[in-house]
Amino acid sequence: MKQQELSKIYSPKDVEDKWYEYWESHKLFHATVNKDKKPYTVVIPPPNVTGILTMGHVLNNTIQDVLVRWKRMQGFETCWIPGTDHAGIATQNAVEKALAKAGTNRHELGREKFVERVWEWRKEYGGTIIRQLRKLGASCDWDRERFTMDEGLSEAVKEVFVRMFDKGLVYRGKYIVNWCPFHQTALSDDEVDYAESNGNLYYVKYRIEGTNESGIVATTRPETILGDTAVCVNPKDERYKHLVGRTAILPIVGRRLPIIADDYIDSSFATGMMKVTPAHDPNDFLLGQRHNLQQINILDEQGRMNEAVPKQYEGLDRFECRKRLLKDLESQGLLVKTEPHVHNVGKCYRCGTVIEPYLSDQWFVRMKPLAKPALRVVQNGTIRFHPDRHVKVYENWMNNIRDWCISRQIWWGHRIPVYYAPDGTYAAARNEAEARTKLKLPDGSVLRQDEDVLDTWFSSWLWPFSTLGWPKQSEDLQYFNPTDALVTAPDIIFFWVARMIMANMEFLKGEPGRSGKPRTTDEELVPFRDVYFTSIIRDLQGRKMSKSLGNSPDPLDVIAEYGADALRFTVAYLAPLGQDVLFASEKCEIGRNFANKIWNAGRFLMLNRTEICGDNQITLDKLPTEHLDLADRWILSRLAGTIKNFNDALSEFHLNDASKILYDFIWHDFCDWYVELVKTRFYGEESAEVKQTVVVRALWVFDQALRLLHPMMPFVTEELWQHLTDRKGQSLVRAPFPTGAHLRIEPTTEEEMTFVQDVINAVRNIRGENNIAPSKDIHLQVRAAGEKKGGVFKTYGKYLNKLARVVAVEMISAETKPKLASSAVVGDTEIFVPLEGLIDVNAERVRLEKEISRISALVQSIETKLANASFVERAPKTVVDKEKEKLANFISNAEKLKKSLKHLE
RNA sequence: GGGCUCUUAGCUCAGUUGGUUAGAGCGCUACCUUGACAUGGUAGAGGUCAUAGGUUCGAGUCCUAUAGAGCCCACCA
Repeated sequence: MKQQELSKIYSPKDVEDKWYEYWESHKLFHATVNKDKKPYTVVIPPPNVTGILTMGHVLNNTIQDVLVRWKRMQGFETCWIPGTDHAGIATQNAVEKALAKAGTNRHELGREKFVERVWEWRKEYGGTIIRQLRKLGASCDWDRERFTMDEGLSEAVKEVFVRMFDKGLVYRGKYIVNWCPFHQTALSDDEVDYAESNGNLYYVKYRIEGTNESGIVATTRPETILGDTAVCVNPKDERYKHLVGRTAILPIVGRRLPIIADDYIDSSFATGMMKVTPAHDPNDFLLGQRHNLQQINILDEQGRMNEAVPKQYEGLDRFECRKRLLKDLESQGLLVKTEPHVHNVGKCYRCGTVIEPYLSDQWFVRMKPLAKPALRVVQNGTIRFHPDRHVKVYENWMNNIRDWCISRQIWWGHRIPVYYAPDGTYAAARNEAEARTKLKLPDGSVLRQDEDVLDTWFSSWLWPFSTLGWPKQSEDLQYFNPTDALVTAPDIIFFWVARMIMANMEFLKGEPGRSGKPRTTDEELVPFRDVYFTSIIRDLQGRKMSKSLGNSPDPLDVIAEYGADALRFTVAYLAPLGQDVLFASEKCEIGRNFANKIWNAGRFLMLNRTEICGDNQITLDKLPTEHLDLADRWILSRLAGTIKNFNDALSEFHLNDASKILYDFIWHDFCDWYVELVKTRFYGEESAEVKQTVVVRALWVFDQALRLLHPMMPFVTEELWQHLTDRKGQSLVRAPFPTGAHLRIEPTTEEEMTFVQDVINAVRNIRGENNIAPSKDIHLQVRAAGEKKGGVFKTYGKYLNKLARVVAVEMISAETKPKLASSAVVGDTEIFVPLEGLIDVNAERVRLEKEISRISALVQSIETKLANASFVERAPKTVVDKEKEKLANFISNAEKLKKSLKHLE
């Protein structure tokens, strides 16, 4: 308990880094298997290794840290595993950009060198975000930091791929994928951005063989005509029934196209006749499969027309070809009309190039078998979503799940562990030797590994167990998995959350669980129990935070200006479960001011501690229960309620409620009332012994408040907590969280205190409304309804003195006429502030009239209600009784006020 | 096109299963530097809870429709 001057204004800069270093160097965040304790595990949603901290991360990681610190203080063996994602395309892009600047490119370097370069890049620039998380105060177990390209995680990826391949859950197939001609890779559906675009709908005439008729089809992408292999109509369409089974002739090319019928066709769209291009449109592809149509690929990997098209178009860029083809169609009179058409065009989320549906060889995961159990555990509540409305979205997706295209034509990532023999046969294997065995090839024979790498999510979906050492068996894996809470953004519910559920359930089947026995039940197999979907952070105009809009404050700047605690608290305070948050850095004033308030409350208590106790050591181990007065009993009751409400709110993941509960308790109950009332004793006539008890008790309550607040505001609470008394090397990080075990919520105490507060408020109101200077002493006349109420004024007159500057209280009987006064009614007690030149009689009359009319309106509304026979009959008796009681009170109060008004004359 | 969410004070938002006089922060007005804090204190003004119906003794809360804002999924030639 070193005595030092604390500055009037809390300065986060001076304490935050200091404490973070202390916590980290003392390994306070480190978790180890401890069978005597219950584990509480959280895996971080691994941010892109290229990433820097955004407000989204701040929200996400603040929530995780609040939960983790709370559980840690509650005595759980708490493990928060941090790490980063190798982010295939994003990272490769970053490095390619750097190469371009240096005047070279990856093709010049070659694959091996390029990948080396990426590793170098990662060493130098990657993981910034991980360092930034420390600034925020995140209590991750840094000894467990992982990267999705780590050796261990790569093992997991290979193991999973090989197992799935051998089980038939991974297959290779031709498929329509979203192809980015710029990156020359397939993109998952989620990597394509769709935007409305003004295009044209072109109507083209196809001659029908053996008739004089022709059909007209409409298309937005005329160049795909060159890949048409059928024409399709709806079987119910009377206009075209006679054509089904005949043959159309493809313009320009002259290919013979069967005319087929399928329900997929919407007769009301355009002409109701559609051209079918199985190799270049996903729907046509499916149609093609149903009708056994030929697939003709007309593009190369860069989006140019290939050798499958007539010579004059070969080698043209797809858009160039479109122009030429339209011209040619027009000159042959086959372009019937062109009309403007707004449609959605998909673009590469990285480079903005228009994606091309493209037929290519890709690897896929069969999702249906994996989806079944994953759907079940969410429906049966083994995994709970917060807010739970996401369950519906999840169900819908899982019920309509499609196979997952996992191959990517880039170099940075986990290379697909498939090996090809010279004869083209192939097998998935953990290494070449295994591949040779599987392919029955001699040792040392030449193998070719698949060129593609896996989708980034193929490593992310293993995160809850790959980070714990799987496929190796370990105590860590047994103990820390299943994890507890997952905190993530709702937009990755499908590509991450759902897949983690599938992976954990599939690959941990039979692995030893917490009991040591093989896992079989849903409870043992899920990757986590609760999923918290965070809000989306927007700017004050409601726009998404984005780099291009420049509306995203840099969290580090915000921390520098307001402090990490302020940012954390503000974000928690503003983020209701499941709603978007409008944020601007000025909002952090809420948190900054709060931190400052707490700081000064602490300063005040410590000043008095020194004043009262001198240099004597005090201990806060135990609540002193001697010399309790109303304020003491009240604050302890309020503390008990606060602990309960806070724990309840956090258990439900209502961080905004939890933060408000603490804000109200600390600012309003503790600072506004308790600290003020405790002054009557610090500065009063009490003995030194009593004062000592009182100050220690106040410090004890404050200590409890700091513990409660620590998960939200770790830095300022630790700093203050250390100052309160000698902690002997202990940190608040692992101090027990308040349980309220020896505290009780006492309704009568709270009622009594509320009465005192109401009286003080009423006097203050009279002061305010009548412009009575705060320095002016007030004499009060009180007409109390009962002796008990009257007693309060005697016992706690000092409260009135301190908080409303009431220097004298005179009790008067019902018969006694009060002096000419400004009056108010509190409950059933009347208080009078004699005028004596203080008060403007007219102003007082207005004030009373206003109050009387307000209460009369209430009286009226209740009378109407009670006059309604069906209300009295059908409403519960308690409700009716309550209304009656209210009515009696209002009437009595109105009477009293009316009397006072009359008295003014 | 399918699904979901939101609309409460000038601004940003709370408001649990329908039942006190609808709350908070910021902003605004007035007063106050009173022995922690002006990043403070005290008081005050400000709301027919988007609109229209309905259920109910009773609706900010439940149902339907409408208007506006937004999100997710699909991506129709």
